[in-house]
Amino acid sequence: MAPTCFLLSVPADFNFGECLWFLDRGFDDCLYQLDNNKVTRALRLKEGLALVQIESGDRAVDTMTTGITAVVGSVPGAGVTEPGSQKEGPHLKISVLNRVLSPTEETELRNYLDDWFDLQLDLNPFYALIAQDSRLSFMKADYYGLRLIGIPDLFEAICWAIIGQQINLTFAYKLKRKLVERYGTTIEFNGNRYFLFPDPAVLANASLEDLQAMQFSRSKAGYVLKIAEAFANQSLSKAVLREMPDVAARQKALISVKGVGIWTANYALMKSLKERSCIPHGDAGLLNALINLDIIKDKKELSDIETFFNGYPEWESYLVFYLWRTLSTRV
DNA sequence: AACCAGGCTGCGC
DNA sequence: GCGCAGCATGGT
Repeated sequence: MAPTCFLLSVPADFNFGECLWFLDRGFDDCLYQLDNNKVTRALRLKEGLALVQIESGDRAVDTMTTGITAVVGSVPGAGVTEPGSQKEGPHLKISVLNRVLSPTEETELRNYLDDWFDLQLDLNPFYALIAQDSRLSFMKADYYGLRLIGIPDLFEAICWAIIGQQINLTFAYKLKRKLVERYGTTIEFNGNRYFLFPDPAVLANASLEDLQAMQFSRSKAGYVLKIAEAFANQSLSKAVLREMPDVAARQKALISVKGVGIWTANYALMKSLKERSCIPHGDAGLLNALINLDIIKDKKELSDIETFFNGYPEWESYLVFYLWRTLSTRV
C-alpha cells in the first residue's frame, strides 16, 4: 500500500474511463503513464516531488461501505483520510507512491487533480445545449462524463502549444519528449523514470542550437526560449494573467509575446486557466471536426463558425474539446 | 510524391 | 487592416 492514499470525490457526471481514454488516445505523452486503468505521473508539490497514481475509487468505496474498511481506511503508515468521511457518490483513489504527504500537500494535490480533470463543473447545461443540435447530440451518449483535461502548468501549456504549431501531433509529441527527457526533472521509482516538464529557468539556459538539434525549427526554438525567460524572470505567470481584468486582456498579453498567436493564446487559456469561451481559431483539428460533422463545408467559412459557436456561450472551450474528441475513434 | 499538420511572422498592398 | 508567401520538418 502506498505511503499516502486517499479518496477524491468526483461529480456524478464524471467518467474516469472517458478521461482515461482521452489520455490514451494513441499519442506518446511523456508526462504520464497509463497502465491497467491507472494513470501515474510525477508532480512537484510544496515539499518536493511526488509520484501520484490515480485510479477509479469505486471498488475501494464499495469495500468500505460493506464494512471491510481496511482497503483504504486503515493503512499503516498514516496520511490517510478517515474512512467513511465521504462514502457518498463516486470517487477516485489517489495514491502517492514515493512518500508521505503533509496535510498541506494533500490539499495541494487535491486542487491539482480538480484542475487537471476539471472536477468543479456541472456538465448538465452543456449536455442540454448540445442535445438541441442533431449534429452534436451523439456526444452526450458517446462521451458522457468526459472532462476538459487541462494542463495546469501554464508554462507547459504554452510551450506545448508552440511545439504543436503547424506540425502533426505524432511529431509534436516526439519533440516534447526530447525536450522533457533532456531538460526535465526526473524521479525514479521501482526502476521506472517519471518526468516533469522542464523548469523555466533550466530551459532558459538551453541554446537555440540545442533545440534545433532536437528538430525544433529555428523560430520555434526561439519562441520556446523566450517564453522560458519570461517565466523564469516572473514577467509571465499564471498569477500575472489571473490578475488581469478579463479574457481580452489575457489574450492581448499572451499575443504580445513573439510566437504566440490567437491559436496559441486561446489554447493555453482554455487548457490552463479554464477560460470557458476560448476558441483556438484556425485549429486544423477543429476545422476538420466541423467538416466531418457537416457543420461547415469549407475551412474558410469563418462567419459560419462564429455563428455556430454563438449558440454555446460559456461552453465554447468544452465544445472545442469535445470536437477534438471526435477526431479519435475507439478501436 | 504530394499534401497535410491542434500556426506565426513579415511583407506588400 | 487584409491576404498571402515562406517557414521547417515529419507523417500519411
